[in-house]
Amino acid sequence: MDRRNALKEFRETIKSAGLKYTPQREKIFKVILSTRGHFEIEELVHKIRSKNINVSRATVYRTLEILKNLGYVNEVIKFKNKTIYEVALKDHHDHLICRKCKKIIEFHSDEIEKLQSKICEEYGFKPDFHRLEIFGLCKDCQK
Amino acid sequence: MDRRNALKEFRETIKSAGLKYTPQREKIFKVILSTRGHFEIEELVHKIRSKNINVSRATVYRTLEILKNLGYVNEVIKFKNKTIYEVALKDHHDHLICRKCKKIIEFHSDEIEKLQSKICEEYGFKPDFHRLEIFGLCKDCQK
DNA sequence: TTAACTGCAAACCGTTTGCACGCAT
DNA sequence: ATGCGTGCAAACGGTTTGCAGTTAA
Repeated sequence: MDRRNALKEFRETIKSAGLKYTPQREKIFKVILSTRGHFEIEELVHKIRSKNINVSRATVYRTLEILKNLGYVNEVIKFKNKTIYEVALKDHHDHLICRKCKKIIEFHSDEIEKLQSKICEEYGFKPDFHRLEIFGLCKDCQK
Repeated sequence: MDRRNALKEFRETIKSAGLKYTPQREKIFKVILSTRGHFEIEELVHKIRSKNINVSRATVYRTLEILKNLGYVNEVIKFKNKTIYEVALKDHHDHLICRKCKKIIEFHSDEIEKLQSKICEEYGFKPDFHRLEIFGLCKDCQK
């Protein structure tokens, strides 16, 4: 999906959720769209500030909550008491997290996904999201 | 491993890590041993208080950090900005987390573990811990 | 003896919230 | 017009930390 369509679709979604489409929400969404990979809220706030866009920290927090509920972003992990998010436009994937350099490597395994579905079935559990994090040392940091 | 041996082993481990074996650490460890499943630090503090044992909150935090590093407990998840731990004496397992009733169901899949090892190998990643959380609705909460 | 540990209270810091004003609808 | 959204600043709450006194080794 290209940027223009993503924006349009976002606008529709926001409105059909009974929410208002405000300049702030658009600005935040745009900045997130231009983000590759993972981000923290504070990072987002700075990025927005550096573009001379004025959106308060509180609004960023509130908007991220909405974006999460609408499925535009995922909470990846809480690390050092900070929440790390990711754009949810890409296909689902999981994470290898290096304890030393803090790098987050993405991977995907259909086989694992299938096994998870099987397990949920066994427990009569209806999943809506999952996350698999493997902690350790990445290739570079083992040296 | 029974309680007595666990305690003795804990004492050894603490000492061989160059740390002191203090009454506070022993008390905290005992309370954790008597805990089934998951717990939060605040819960731990209250549990300790109710036994007329005097250990400060700060010491509980500091000790939990040590226990985590020694592998006695795992950080399961940060939920609502609170850290939830679990005793790590049991075999490794993963979690189904119900969004509604907050119940945490444990499961284990050798197949998934194997696939994870395979993936780590592919990336030259050296894992030391992982966690897989599946969020959704448990059997009871789907009604 | 002395370096590690503890308790206390204050500091920290990410996040949430109350309120008055503003603006999308 | 009206009620949702915003900015501000204060409050919150889990966690961390500096320090003076205590204790295991």
